[in-house]
Amino acid sequence: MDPQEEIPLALRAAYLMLHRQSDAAFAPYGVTADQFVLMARLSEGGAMTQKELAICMPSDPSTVRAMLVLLEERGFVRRNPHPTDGRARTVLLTAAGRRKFRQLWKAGESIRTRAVCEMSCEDAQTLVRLLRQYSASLNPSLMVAAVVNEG
Amino acid sequence: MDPQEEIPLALRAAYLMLHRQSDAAFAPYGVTADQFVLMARLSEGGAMTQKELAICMPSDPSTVRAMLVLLEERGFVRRNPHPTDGRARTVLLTAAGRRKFRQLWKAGESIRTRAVCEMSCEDAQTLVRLLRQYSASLNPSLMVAAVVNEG
DNA sequence: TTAATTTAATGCGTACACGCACTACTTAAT
DNA sequence: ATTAAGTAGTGCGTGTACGCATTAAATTAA
Repeated sequence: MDPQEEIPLALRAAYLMLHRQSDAAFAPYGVTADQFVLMARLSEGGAMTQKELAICMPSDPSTVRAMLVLLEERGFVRRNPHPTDGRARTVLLTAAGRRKFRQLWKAGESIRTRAVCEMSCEDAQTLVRLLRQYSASLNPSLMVAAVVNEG
Repeated sequence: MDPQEEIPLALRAAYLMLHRQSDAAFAPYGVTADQFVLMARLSEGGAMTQKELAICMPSDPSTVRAMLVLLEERGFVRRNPHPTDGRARTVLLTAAGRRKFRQLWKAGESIRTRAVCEMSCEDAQTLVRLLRQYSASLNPSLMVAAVVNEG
């Protein structure tokens, strides 16, 4: 049977497994796996607008907003008015948010090493490359080129 | 930087992209990507209990139940009492469900071929293999063996 | 400058994903 | 046979994922 047909289900199974395990690992700290992703992006990228955050997560802007509301209530994140763009708001981690993220990074270590000890560095590189290639091939914003090539 | 550290984010991005595109492809037929997965499992596996369905999706039993309630209301699925086990219910596709699934399979073709034309058969095989390896390494039910080996 | 278009964020509705507590039933132990 | 332990399904609560419509501000066109 076609190996390509199996990609979607294998991808789904792997992601859901990762998500479950991550949620379990972060739960004692009162944070979800996706909140961890958001904080990781803010941690490395510094202050950015909600739109930019949504793009680099990647997630829907309305989803990001819902997450930010929860994180802001708990004091991990702050949303300030954008200095030049009146529509936008700049998001950043508070001191408490940075502190929490350091905790989470250590809590997530077990998952990363657990998955890693079974997989060589080479295989990991290949996996990341193929995942990115797969994402890119599904991205409709890249379809323009394909259509143009056909015409 | 560690290629292994990038796996989770690459996996997340790829899955969400697949999920968005699939939802968009199936939306004209009034069905979600996950409902498609459920119906695909029933289509190839025949009648099974909700528990078995949850395992082979894979999803949480309570999630599967919620999906089944919606699909049953629309007449795509039926839940009968299990012949021997009074706790369980056997789930199967109705004739309308099988008809709908054939439509969906064709509708999903564009996504499968779009992703496939950018990736060789070999790469696809490798991707599936690595995804399964990654899932397995995260699976806590396999950790028992690891712990025993250490002891 | 005014008008049309685009864009960032919000609010609402639906479906998924899961954990947890509970019920009803089955299986195992004594 | 009775009790104990385990299992399938249900119901509830929270968070995520998204689409769509709306508002307000920025950008572009006229």
